[in-house]
Amino acid sequence: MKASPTTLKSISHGNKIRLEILRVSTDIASAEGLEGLTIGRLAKDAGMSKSGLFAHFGSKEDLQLATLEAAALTFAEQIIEPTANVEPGVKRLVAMLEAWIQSVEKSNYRGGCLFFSASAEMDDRPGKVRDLLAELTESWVIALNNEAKLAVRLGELREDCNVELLIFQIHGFVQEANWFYRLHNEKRAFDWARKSIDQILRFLRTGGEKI
Amino acid sequence: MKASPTTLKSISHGNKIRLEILRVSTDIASAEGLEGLTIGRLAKDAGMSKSGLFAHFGSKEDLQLATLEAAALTFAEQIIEPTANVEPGVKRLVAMLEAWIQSVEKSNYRGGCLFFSASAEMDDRPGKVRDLLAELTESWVIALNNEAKLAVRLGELREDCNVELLIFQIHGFVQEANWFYRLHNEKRAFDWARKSIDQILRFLRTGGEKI
DNA sequence: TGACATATAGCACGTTCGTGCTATATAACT
DNA sequence: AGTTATATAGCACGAACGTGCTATATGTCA
Repeated sequence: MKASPTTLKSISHGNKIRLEILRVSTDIASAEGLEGLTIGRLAKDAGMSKSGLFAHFGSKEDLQLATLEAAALTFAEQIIEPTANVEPGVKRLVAMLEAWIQSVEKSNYRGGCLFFSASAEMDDRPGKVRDLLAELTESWVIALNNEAKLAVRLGELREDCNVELLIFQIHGFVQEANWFYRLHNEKRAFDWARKSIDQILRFLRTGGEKI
Repeated sequence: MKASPTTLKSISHGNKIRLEILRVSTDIASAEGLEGLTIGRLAKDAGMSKSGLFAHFGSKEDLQLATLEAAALTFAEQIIEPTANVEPGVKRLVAMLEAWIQSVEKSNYRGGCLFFSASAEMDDRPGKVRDLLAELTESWVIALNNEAKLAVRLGELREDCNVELLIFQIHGFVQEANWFYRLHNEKRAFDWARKSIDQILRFLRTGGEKI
């Protein structure tokens, strides 16, 4: 979640207008993609002139980077922070996942999870945007991994638990739920994800039978 | 997998040039997306003039539809047909999944699975393209469901097996592997997907312990 | 109050987008 | 051989793209 100096500084010194622009841009980008997020469209939605808005960012690439960082900030506020003081281990892992699922289910943005759509869009376009996106999403995967490892150390999950595989599966369930819901309007997908997570964790809890 | 009359007719009456164009367009679209697939870029890659190429399709939307259909044709040839005469039930289900995984792993297209990237791109853009994409991907999900149901009927999977949930999980594993590989260059992701599928199927096989 | 920094708008640029219209090759058929 | 259908190219259009340059408001501080 390390941010480039420029945008982070600009965000933190209380530039309310910039924040408002980014609120709009995350919304557009979630639906139209980071490339579909055009300056003209964003200016209209934000009620500004193209050049007036553009002055806040030196380039489209900077706008995309700032948009990703804004989304990461929201993600941290809504998902990471609220679960920081939950009891460590499986309890907190489940809380993190449930918060994540709910954020996708309630979809703060018009187009659902921005990181999901941006991933498919940018994974073949080398550059700073792709790099930042990879960094942000990886940090979430790592956070989940760390919590699962902690659960193993606490004796809540089995010693022989393949943590990386577990997080791969669980992470996949949530992304699949987003895909199913967004493309096929399948609202049950979120409960499928919940059930799947529950199923897998029950297996790996200490005291269960070996797989 | 029903195709629009126009494009299907054009494909089937042996228009080799059109097929060659679509081979290029699927490649571009897999990497740049269906919107990033521009007429000019496609013309250059195909060694034609913009207008000369455009004459084969009445509109960009038609080009996108034809590109999706071409990808679906390849999908059918490489994944569905070769597994059609595998022994029905779990064996064939696994064969379908393995063929699918390999097609993503070896990635015929430069940008990986076209349906995956197109899903994230189009899920918020109502229209014919989105509709066709939803139809094509759904038909694959249905095919997997049917094979799993058959496995239950054959007594290979447990009676109380929640087939819809099972396919949700398995389908998610493969999509997650594509995501992991494409964005994070994580080649182990495909083995994770294989291992996950194997794990889940072993559980649901008759004779195992109840979950 | 005057100097100065900042935010916004106006305008224009070169490029590329999708998409028409028209002319010319090439192939097929009578 | 002459007509006709098809494929391709040339060209131009209006619009939107990202991005500069310049002028004007709107503060902030001396």
